[in-house]
Amino acid sequence: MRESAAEATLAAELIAVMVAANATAPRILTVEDGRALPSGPFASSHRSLQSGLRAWVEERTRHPLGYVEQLYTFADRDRTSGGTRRAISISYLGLTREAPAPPETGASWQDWYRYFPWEDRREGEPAVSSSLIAPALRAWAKTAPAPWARRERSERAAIAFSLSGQAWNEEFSLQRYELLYEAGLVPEAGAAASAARAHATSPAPSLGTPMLHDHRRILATGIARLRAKIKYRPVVFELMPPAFTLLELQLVVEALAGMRLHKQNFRRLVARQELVEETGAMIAETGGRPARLFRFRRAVLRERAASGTKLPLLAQPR
Amino acid sequence: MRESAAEATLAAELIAVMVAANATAPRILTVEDGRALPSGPFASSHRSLQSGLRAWVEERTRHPLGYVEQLYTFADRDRTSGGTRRAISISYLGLTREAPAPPETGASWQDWYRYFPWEDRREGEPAVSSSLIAPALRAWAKTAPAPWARRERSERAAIAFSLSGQAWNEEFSLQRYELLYEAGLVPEAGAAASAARAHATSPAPSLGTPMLHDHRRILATGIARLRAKIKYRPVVFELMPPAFTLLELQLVVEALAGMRLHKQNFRRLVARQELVEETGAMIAETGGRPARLFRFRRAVLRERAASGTKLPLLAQPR
DNA sequence: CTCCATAATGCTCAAATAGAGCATTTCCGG
DNA sequence: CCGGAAATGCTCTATTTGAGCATTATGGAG
Repeated sequence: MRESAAEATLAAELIAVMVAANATAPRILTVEDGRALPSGPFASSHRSLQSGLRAWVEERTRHPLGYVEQLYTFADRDRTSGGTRRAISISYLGLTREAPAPPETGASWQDWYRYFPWEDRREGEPAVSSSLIAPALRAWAKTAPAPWARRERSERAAIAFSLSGQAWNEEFSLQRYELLYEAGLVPEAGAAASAARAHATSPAPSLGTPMLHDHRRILATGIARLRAKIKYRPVVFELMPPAFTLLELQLVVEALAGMRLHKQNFRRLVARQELVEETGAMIAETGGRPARLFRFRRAVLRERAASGTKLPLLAQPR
Repeated sequence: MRESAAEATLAAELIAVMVAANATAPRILTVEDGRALPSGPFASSHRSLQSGLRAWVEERTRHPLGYVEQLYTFADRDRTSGGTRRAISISYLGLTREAPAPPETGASWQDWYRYFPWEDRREGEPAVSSSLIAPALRAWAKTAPAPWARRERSERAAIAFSLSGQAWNEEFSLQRYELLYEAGLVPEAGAAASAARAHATSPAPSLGTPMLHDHRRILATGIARLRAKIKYRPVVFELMPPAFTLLELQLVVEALAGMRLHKQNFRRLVARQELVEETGAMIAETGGRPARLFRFRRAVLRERAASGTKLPLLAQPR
């Protein structure tokens, strides 16, 4: 079954979604004045994909990146806008702490909600969502030619954006972006947009800052992955300073998830899982009662190799 | 930050981990007499990676593949054994039902535990694990030069193979294979093996059937992904016939997980999530009381877009 | 024809978790 | 000394798990 025919020859690039976070917002490393994600060629000198990525990100940001995982590989034909050769992009998600980007590199850290304003629900549903997106998607659903397509569109829109009273699911960031793309509501859609908006009366509203190529889609993929991951792996700590208060930790998680959490229950969760230990120090600049400082208990990375099982296991082999 | 230097040119191949299952064992589609996973070049005629994969798998197996998802992209330099050019392999996980493989294609379905005998714990710990693997890994840990390396090795081995009383985690199939590879206990390790076993007195024991290149590693990746996925997405049903009994469903899940499940609790789980509905028919050839036949409720794919939240959400924005 | 092994199904009970909130404590800035 | 803002401690109830017992149906063996 293996083809011995000549294999296609193409270019491969590595592309990084580097995430940092502070109490206010998650931040991502960008280039080109915030319009692109950092990317570089996959050179043959690299031992592996991941080491290739580490090499050039660290070279450019002079900043060790802690946690790195492969995100997704993209290769749709219409990815490159008029490029000569087909390219494969292998994307990675990396977690670090924000350090000033060396200005000569053209790199800068940006609030990720700048690109996805509808993803931030910490203060409730943002205006852009209720006033622009919801009506635009409903209109888009109506313009489908076939009845089943209309139903399919409105159903997808309802699920992704909780249009019919469903609970908001913060992990659907990719589906939401793809829906806006299909509906021609983001400028990246380009040609597709005109077709999708054929029946629309108004021009495309501005939904967040666009990016070059499909970088915003890749970023949405990274957001979805990270939002899912923080729930079952202690990766948030890669984004935290060595010592932090529980409120600081909660604020970072809230920033990533784009949702508010119940303070006492959040603390109980962290405590029960023994994710942190006290440093012994306190910090007073909290605006209220001084808070204890904690550090991540690195040991859990070894101990709790075990993830949460959901299968009703049988204790004894029957 | 974007490099404008010439990008590396390389070949890309698609490689499939096609999984089916019966009540006894999960099965995977292989070529080359069971020694390789089906793979093919990523041709420029393909619209996207996924459509390229679908195209040639369906062409060869004449079999529609239902669920397909991207697995991982491999590109380590020492992947290809002496190949001329560097290759990138983009692997996919696909779920189907087993259909006789057209013999002219050289394809065949194989029990996946043939390649990973230590992964099947349905009848308790298999002999190969306790009698071969455990002692070999302990010995390997001892041969590390530095004390910290010895501790690191034995700790990793203990977690992956539950050597110190930890609960077995079926999702660690990849880590287990990688450990055996590092320890030179699988023939694929090749050159690395001799170094790792420098101090061993006996030759490498035979641990499962080997595969060409790094295909067994890719298969282990697929197993890990599938074992994790069945816990939070209703993907098992892609492997089931149109109608099935609850025991059949359970046996397939057990085959995939390599572990026994508690029957009543498994049924309760399926019932509570409303994953299935009765067909109305019964089947008598069960060896006991006749069983009801069920079918998958496809509607859940839309309804239950919501996955399980673990974050202690706050109902009202404060 | 009865007994039995094998499953399918129904139910129960206790322990562990998750969801919501109330109550106190402690420090800061008037 | 007082009010505001957080940090912390606890409580209470509703679910969800983990383990098992009990009952019901069939086919086959004696």
